Amino acid sequence: MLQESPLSPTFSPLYRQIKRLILQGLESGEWRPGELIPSENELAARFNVSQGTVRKAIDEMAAENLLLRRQGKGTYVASHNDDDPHVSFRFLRLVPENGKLEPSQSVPLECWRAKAGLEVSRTLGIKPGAPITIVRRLLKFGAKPVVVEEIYLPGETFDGLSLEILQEYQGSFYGLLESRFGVRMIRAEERLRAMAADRASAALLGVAEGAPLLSVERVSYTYGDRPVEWRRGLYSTADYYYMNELN
Amino acid sequence: MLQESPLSPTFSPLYRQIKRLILQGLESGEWRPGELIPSENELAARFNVSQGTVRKAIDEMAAENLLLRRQGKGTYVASHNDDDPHVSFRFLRLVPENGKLEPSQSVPLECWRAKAGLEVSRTLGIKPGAPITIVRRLLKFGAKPVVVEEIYLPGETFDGLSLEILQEYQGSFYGLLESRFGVRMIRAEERLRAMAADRASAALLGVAEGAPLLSVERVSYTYGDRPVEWRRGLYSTADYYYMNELN
DNA sequence: GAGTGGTCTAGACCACTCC
DNA sequence: GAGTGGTCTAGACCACTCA
Repeated sequence: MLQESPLSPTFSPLYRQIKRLILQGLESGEWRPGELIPSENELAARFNVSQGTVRKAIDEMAAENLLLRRQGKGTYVASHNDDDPHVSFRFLRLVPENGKLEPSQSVPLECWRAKAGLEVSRTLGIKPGAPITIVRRLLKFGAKPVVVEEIYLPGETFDGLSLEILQEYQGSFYGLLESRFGVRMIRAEERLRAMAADRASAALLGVAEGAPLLSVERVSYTYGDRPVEWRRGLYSTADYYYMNELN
Repeated sequence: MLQESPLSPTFSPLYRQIKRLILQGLESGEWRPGELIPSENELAARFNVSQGTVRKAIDEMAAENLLLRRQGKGTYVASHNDDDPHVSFRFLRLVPENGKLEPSQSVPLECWRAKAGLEVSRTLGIKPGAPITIVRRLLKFGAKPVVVEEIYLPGETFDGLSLEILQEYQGSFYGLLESRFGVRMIRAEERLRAMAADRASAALLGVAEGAPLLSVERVSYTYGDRPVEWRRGLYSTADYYYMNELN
């Protein structure tokens, strides 16, 4: 493996360069979510570095949930589908107030096309007026509606998404985006606020108009820190709360 | 370093045993927050393992914000005091709506002693009726009050805490607990809900009674996963929002 | 220049999976 | 038994800090 001079201003250690190369394999689709990537020895041979250097690159990527190691089997590309089916909502932080874990269910309400306004275009990094797809859905725990959300997606990337597809698909939303459109979400930022329920949301969630709701705005990113989803959810936090771990 | 048989049911790799040993050094106070711990070579010699094994143990602890490595200088015990003074609120996730970062200021309002009720005793792992200390304070950004919170602390651990001390101390609350009482917070869990402002909080925050507020309950843990703080804050999220990163 | 952490290598052996 | 990731070692050299 050739390495730039350590004196170069753009210097980065070998294992980070290897990490970049593996990342390119993920971005280019050479290895797709759920698939096995070559063994550490193979990658070491391919990149002309030692196995330990490949290992360190993969270590970091596994810590970032990009790869998944399984002893004796190999290293897999992380996927929203192969996850534990119970925890298939990897980014959802809702926890029941009374420990009772009711089965969750996503209820798609609407799905339509529109043109990006200024705010959406900025957050998604597309042109104002570019086509977008909007999904409106409800999240239920047992029979209880707990979240109502609107999801904004760049139309080109997710061309063909429809209410039917959403209704048919078994599994998580991100699982669908991944297997059907080849876009994997790897990271997200959420902005939380408290706000009063508007009439429509109140009706859907079964709370009084003006009741305090938790507003959760999320921007999700795929490889290369490219934002590909903006959503805004209103959470009814009477029976479920938003759990967060700080380190 | 002696190592149990790999066949033992309680087997853990060498570097984790080393990690345990270093952790014990932190818990026992052998190395205190902000201090330098022995070099990797010294620790390797002391524990009779190779330097690489010590390195892997420290790697994990640095990733968990227990230790802080500085090339050329050494490895330090992480501290809430040595942190970047701007970011001295390590667990505070509030971000201004309009990018303008106003200087934050903690205003202690009250500090009194009480006996633990059932809920507090459970969360703090102390006996019901055991002495606790309660702090009430306000968090301001610039002139704007944004958070009002009540903090419940086990009285024995933080014996002597008073309003005066709180008012005198320059620096973060956790910095105070650390330098004055030798208790370092390493991790916390937060439970978020939306709720309506009661009259007292509304007055303190300068919002209308019944206005939606973000309720943030936090349990903080010190070494050994021992809970030593329970607090409940009400956040006014008109000009600031709660930011969270998901991975 | 001495001492620290940071990177890279090479090789040995272990634990797990699958055939 | 062959192949995978997981651990451990030993040694070399680099980058940074401080005296």
